[in-house]
Amino acid sequence: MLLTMSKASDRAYAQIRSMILSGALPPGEQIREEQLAERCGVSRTPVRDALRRLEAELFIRRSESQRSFVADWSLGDVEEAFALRTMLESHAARRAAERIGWDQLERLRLANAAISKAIEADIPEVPTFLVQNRLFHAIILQAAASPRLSAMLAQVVEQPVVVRTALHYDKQNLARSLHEHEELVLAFARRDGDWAEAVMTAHIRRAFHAYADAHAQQREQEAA
Amino acid sequence: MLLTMSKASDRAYAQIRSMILSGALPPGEQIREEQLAERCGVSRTPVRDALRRLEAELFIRRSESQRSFVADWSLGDVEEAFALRTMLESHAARRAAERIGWDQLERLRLANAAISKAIEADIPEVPTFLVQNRLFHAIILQAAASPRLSAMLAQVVEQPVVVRTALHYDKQNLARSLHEHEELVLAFARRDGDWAEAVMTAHIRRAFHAYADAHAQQREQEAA
DNA sequence: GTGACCGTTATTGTATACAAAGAGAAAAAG
DNA sequence: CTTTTTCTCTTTGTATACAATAACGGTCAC
Repeated sequence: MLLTMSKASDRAYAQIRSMILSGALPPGEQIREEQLAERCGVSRTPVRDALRRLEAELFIRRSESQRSFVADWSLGDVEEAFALRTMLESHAARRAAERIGWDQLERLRLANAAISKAIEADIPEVPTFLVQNRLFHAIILQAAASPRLSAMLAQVVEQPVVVRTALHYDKQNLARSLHEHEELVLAFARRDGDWAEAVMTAHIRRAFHAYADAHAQQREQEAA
Repeated sequence: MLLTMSKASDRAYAQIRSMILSGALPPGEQIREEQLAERCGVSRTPVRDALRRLEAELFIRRSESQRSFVADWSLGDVEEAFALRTMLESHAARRAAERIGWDQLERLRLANAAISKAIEADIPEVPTFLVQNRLFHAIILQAAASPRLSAMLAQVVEQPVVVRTALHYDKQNLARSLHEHEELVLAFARRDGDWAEAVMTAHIRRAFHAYADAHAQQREQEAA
């Protein structure tokens, strides 16, 4: 990640992305290039550039007549994304097990220690959990040493709907997630690709069902 | 696929892409926006748009200083791409087996019949083979009904180096490819996801080794 | 009142001019 | 002769003006 953000298109990209993640631009909302250009303090040219990237990452969809809208993911869409993520991330875990170095293993352990501390507080520190969780998966991806795999996974994680749901994880889910992370580290230390792949598959599938449960619960509340 | 190609950026995209595939823009060549704008008969704006797309599809890479070059894939890069393609396309085959309809099955059989005819000519009609082969895989992808999976696979197939190698397939490889296609149709007809996935994995892996052999052979000839 | 047609307006697509940033060449210092 | 520095020129980034196109709303015929 660049620290400078020198280019206007980069700034526009970051700003629009965070507007979508935060909900300032809600799902389904039409996007007007000129309006965003104003809000970002740049001209339409870099905004268009940013929109192309966000479209490739599925944050934005375009109608047949080229108008842009904030993506509105159905449950089916999320399920499809999780299926792909399961496949890709399990593959990454296998590759990582075959390639990981001692320094990377140590960094995984550190991330897990931070997660453990965040969970065991009286009020779990969910933002810390999210940051360290992201770091944990990023290290694995790095160890997998496949730039294309990384690029693909980026398309399939961190959609707004998923991020918002993670905020409502209960303590049990947080603890299970940590346990799976620790088992992954064991598998990596033994360089057991089969083991790592299987644990990662279970890890992502559990996360999916946690999402689906939260989603269903939310639906019930809306109905009441 | 749009027939009109109404927009200038679409025309630019198609033209530049075919220049790369045909070798008119060779690997490693630096790309100048203005020069391409001239050759495509449009301004730089749509060319830049097209370059962004081609960059996302890994036809083009950008240096740290934002200059664009035609991607030059190493053997390792190609191997990585084949590994991802194996995983993605096998997954697609499983999903297709669970969802495919009779009309799609029939279209698969038609494609195979065309391939069979193309192969059995005294001089195999390789272009016909390539067209029908692409169609066969496209139908499977359609049956898999996962737009994101389709988008990801697009990033990983049809790189210039692979396409050029396919032109040198020998008769034995062509025949084996057809045989695997026919076995896939059998698996689909029985709706056997495991079978379809396994055959597809074998299909792609064989293709990879055919590529690797051709590559090694070419290296030998260059050395001599 | 309903539906089709047409003009207005909002929005995106393209061209062009200019600004900024880098690479390469030429010149100067060691 | 090598290395460093500066300058120029190529190339990309951004702003703006204008063209094209699609959505919206109103009018007219029935």
